[in-house]
Amino acid sequence: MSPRKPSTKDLTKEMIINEAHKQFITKDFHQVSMRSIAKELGCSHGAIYYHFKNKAEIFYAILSDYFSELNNTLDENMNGPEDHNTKLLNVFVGYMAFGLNHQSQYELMFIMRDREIDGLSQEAANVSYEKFAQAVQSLSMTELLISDIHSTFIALHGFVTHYRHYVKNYEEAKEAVDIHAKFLIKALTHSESSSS
Amino acid sequence: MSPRKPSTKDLTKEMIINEAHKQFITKDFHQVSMRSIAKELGCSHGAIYYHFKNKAEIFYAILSDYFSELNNTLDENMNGPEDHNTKLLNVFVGYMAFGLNHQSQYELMFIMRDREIDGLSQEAANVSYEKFAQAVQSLSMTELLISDIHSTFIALHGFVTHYRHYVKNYEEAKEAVDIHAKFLIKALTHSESSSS
DNA sequence: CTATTAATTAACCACCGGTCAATAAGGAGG
DNA sequence: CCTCCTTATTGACCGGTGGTTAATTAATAG
Repeated sequence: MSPRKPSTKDLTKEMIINEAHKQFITKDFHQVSMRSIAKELGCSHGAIYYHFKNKAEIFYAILSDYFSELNNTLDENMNGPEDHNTKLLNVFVGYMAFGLNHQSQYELMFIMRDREIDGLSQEAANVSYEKFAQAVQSLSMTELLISDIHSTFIALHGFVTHYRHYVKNYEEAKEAVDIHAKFLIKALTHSESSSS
Repeated sequence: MSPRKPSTKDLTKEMIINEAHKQFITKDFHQVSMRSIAKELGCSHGAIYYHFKNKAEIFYAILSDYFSELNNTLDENMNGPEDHNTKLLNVFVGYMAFGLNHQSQYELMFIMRDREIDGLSQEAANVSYEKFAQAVQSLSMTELLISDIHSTFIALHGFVTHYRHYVKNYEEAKEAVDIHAKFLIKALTHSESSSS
């Protein structure tokens, strides 16, 4: 029933994902090719197709870990001992820091609209947004408009998509991140004064 | 000195740009290939390289028109008869409408970080931002923080990069655009209450 | 008519994602 | 030991991409 156990582990899914992940940190999606992965792994690129049905499947496996990381970061900020306002700031800063520290990944998670990878990450992105929206509302003193929370998220997303052109990681944009986060908190705080 | 005048106009820069532009409206940068342009033009793809040194040069020629259009839209909104607040709203809405109505182009102008096209559009993007920032300041009742204007621009940019996944043009996101614009105006208006 | 020059072609390069028949390798059962 | 069967792997192949360039065509100026 089971001839040839995978004891020798010639080539495993894990190895492929690890190599793809390694390259994905410094290169973007299109720059990491099946051939470059195979070359580094010392196998033919055809072999990879035995373990994964296509390139998108490899990258989605990687992305799901990053979605988890993003969600975990949010949870950690929420479970901290700080007061609500500080937490809110941390949530905003945390989101932008994540995007700037994992630029290639963020691109695939939220920016790229390649029909290949899409649909897969679409759902995960929605889940992450829902967590974000709930967190923001629970940290706010007053009842917020859903649209204001949404606008805030969009503003954070905009920061990441903009600054990725100019900085390599969060550290390099630290001050700007802080300023943007405080701008958004200010906007949300004065949100109550909206009509109807 | 000038044998073979381009009287017969076998293949002109204009024809190439027009065809590339035509395809660029419905397809994105990577989907429009030198071969697809040549095919539609009835020539070999090599012929195009006589008129343009590479693909990026063609697309930059197209993009510069769109940068002009974006700048003109801003000017028109500024020169209108409305009051300052309405103008400010129009500037915000105008920016988002431009991005949503020219998604392929906006992607190349502000989102993509392909080393090919970049650098070229970088400068034009900066110029457009400067115009935007000055417009916003001049329409504001009070002295705004540069950082607040920047945050506002980033939030507009975020809106476009987000909604392009869900919507084909401005019309389909009209309400959301309006809501986002008003959120940002509210944020800017209450800006004065910031410390230091 | 010839020299010059603009324009074009088509073959080439090095990549890409993806497919697939052939093959190697390792037990399981006789 | 030697089949048989399954898994895993190879490498050639397909059609596609952007880009380059030697050779060629065609038109015009002298």
